[in-house]
Amino acid sequence: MSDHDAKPRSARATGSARLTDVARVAGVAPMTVSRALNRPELVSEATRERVRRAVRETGYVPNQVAGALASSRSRVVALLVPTVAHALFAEVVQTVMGVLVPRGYQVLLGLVGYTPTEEEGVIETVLSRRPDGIVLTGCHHSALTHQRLAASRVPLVEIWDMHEAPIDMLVGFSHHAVGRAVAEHLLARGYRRLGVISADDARAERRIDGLRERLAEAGQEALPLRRVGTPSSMPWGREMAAELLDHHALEAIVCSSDILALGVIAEAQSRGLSIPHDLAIMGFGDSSYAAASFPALSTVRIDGATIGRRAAEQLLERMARPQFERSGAVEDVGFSLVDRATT
Amino acid sequence: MSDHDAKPRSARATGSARLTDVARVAGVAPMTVSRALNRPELVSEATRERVRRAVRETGYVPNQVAGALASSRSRVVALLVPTVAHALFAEVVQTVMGVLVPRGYQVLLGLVGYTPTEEEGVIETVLSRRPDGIVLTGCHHSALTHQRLAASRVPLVEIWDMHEAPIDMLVGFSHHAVGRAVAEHLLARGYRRLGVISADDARAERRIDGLRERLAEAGQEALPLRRVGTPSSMPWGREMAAELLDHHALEAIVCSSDILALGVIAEAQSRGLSIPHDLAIMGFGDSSYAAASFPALSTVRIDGATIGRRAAEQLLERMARPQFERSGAVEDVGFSLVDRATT
DNA sequence: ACCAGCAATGATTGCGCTATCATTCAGGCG
DNA sequence: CGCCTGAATGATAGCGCAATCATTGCTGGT
Repeated sequence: MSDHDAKPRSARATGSARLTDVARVAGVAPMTVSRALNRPELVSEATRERVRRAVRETGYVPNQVAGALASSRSRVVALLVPTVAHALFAEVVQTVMGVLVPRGYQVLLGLVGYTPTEEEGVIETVLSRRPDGIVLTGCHHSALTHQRLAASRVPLVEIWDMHEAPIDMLVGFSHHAVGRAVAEHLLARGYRRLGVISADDARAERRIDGLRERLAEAGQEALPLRRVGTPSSMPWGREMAAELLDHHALEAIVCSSDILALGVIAEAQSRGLSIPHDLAIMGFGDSSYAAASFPALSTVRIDGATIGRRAAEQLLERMARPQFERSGAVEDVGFSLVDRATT
Repeated sequence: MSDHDAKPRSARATGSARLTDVARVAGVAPMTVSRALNRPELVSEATRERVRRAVRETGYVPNQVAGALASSRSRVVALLVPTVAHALFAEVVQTVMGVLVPRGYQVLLGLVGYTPTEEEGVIETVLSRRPDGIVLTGCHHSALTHQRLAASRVPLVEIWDMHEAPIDMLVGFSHHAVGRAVAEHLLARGYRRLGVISADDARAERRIDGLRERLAEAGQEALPLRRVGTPSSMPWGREMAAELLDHHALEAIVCSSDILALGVIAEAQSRGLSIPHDLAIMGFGDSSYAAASFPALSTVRIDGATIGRRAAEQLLERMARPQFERSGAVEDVGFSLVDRATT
C-alpha cells in the first residue's frame, strides 16, 4: 500500500488504479499506456508487454467515463424500444446488441412506451449521455423530440415503421401495406364480413387503415372494431371476440397481435365454431406459439432480426465516418404473410 | 452566432451549449446553474427562473458524462441477463427498469449469454463504465469475474438463482427446489416413469438434480434425458419427445421450458396419445401461451416481475447509502407450480 | 451599532483520460 | 558528417462538470 500521495478531493474517490498508476509501474508516460491499450499498433511490442504486466499488477480497469469525456466518443449506443416485454422488440434488442457489442459498443436501453410523451423524457436523458448513436423505434415523435434529435447531430436510425421523412436513417416496414395485404388475403379466400380486435397503438392503427382501405376498394365498408387494454393478452382477445361475435355476423377476425388471436381461437372453439370455415382468424407477429397453436395460426411475420441487424449495420457505418450528413436513407425490409390453418 | 471564443482543442467538439454558456446567458456563475439543475432547493426561485430561461434559450442538454466524472456518480445501473429473447428475462428487464428509471437511473444492458466465458468480457467492459450498481443474472461466475466484482465495491444484486455465497445481495429462487416440487407433484398424481427434455443450461441442470433427488427418494432411479440445442423451440421439443417415446415407456415428460412442452404436446397429439392420461407434460416458465395451449399446460411459474422489482429496490437502498458493506442478504421469492390440464 | 448565523452565490480545482504537438533517436543517404 | 525521415514516446492542455471552500448580503438579537 502506498500512502504517499494524499489526494485533496476525497482521498481518491474510487480507490482503484488509474492510468497514471499503471504508467508509474510500467515506467512509461501515461500517454503511452493509453496508446498501448487503445491503439496498440502505435506502441512497440516491448512496451506493450510492460504495460500489460503493469495492468495486471495494478488490477487496472479503464475508466471509460473519463475516456469518453476526453475523446468525445462514448462508445455507447442508445437503443430505444417501446418495451422488451414483446418478443418482437426483444428480438430487435437481441440482434442490435449482437452486432454492436462485438464492435466495442455498449448499449444503453431505453423503454419509451407507446406514447410520444413517455418518449420525450427518455430522449432527453439519453442525449445527456452523449451516445455515439441512437436506434429509435417508431416515428410519431413529438415536435420537441424531433427537434432535439435533429439538432443533436447524433447518428440515428429509426426502426420499425416506414415513414416519409426520417430524421436520419430508417429501417422498417409499412404497417399500411400489412393491413392491405391482410385484407387482400382474406378477400381472396372469400371472407367478406371482417372484424378487428386491436391494441390502442398508433402502429396497429396504421394497419387497420390499410385494411380498411383495401376493403373499401372491394366494396366492404363495415369493419366492427374492438380495442383492448394494455398489455394485450389471451383473455382480452377472448372477451372482445365474444363481444364481436355477439353483435355481428363475422366471417373473419383480424387481431393486432398473435396473443389476441389465441384468445379468439379459444372463444371460437368454445362456441363450437369451425375454424376457418365458420370463422377465420389472423394474428400479427408470428410469435413462437403461432405455429404451435391448434389450429395453427395464420399471421404476419415481421423479421425483427433483419431490422435489428440492418439498423445496427447502418449505424456502424455512419458512426465510422468522422463527418456525415443526415442521409434520409430508408430501407424497407418488408414482411410476410404466413398462411396457416386459421384462414 | 457568437464567434468570439475560439477553443484550442477542436473548435468545440460537440457544438452544443455547455454549462458555462447557460451561466453567461443567465448572468450567474456556472456553479449556480449546476445547482439550479441538480439541487434546485439550494437556489432562489428568481435565479432558478433565469436559469430555466437560459437553458431554453441555449438549447442546453446537460453532459452527464462530464457530470459522472466530476461527481463519481454515473447514475447508470448495469443490467446483465443471459438474453432478452426469453420472456422471463425480458420481464425482469422490464421491471427493473420500471423501478430504476423513475428514480433517475439509466440502464446499461449487457447480454452475458449462458456461459461464464461470455460473462467475463461483458463484466469487464461494464465495470469500465463505472456503474452505480449492477444487477447480474446467474451465479456460476468465473473466478476472475467474481474477484473483479468483489473488488470493484459496486453495489451488486445477483438474481435468479439462489446461491449459498452471494458476492453482495441476492434475489432469486431455488432451481433445486423447483425440481423437487415438480417430482413431488407428478409422483402425487401417480406418474412414475418420467423423462426429461432440457436445454443445456446450468440452471436447468439444477432443476433436474432436484427432480432426480426426489425421484430417487421414491425409488425411481431411471430418468431418460434428451438435450436440445439453442434456442429451445417447439420443433426441438417435438423431435426429442419422439425420441424419448420411441425408446422408453414414459408416463410423463418434464421440459426445461414451456416452448419445448408445446412441442411435446404436438408430438403426443400426433401419436393419438391422450393427455394427461397416456402422457403427462410439465413445462417451465408459465409463458403467456402456456394457459392458451390445448390442453392447457401445467408448468412452473417464476415471478420475474417480483425478482426484478425486489432486486431494483434493494439496489436503490444500497446505492442511497454513502458507505456500505457487502451484506450477503439473500431473498427467496419462491415459485409456484401451476397445475393445468397436462398433468 | 454590532455581530452571529444563515441563505445564496461564486471561485477554484481536479475527476481520469486523450488530442495534439513536441521531442528523441535510429537508420539511410548524398 | 550533416540532414532528413519516420517510428516511438513524452509533455501539455483541456474535455464539461461538481465538490469544496470562500464570500456576500441579509436577518434578528442584544
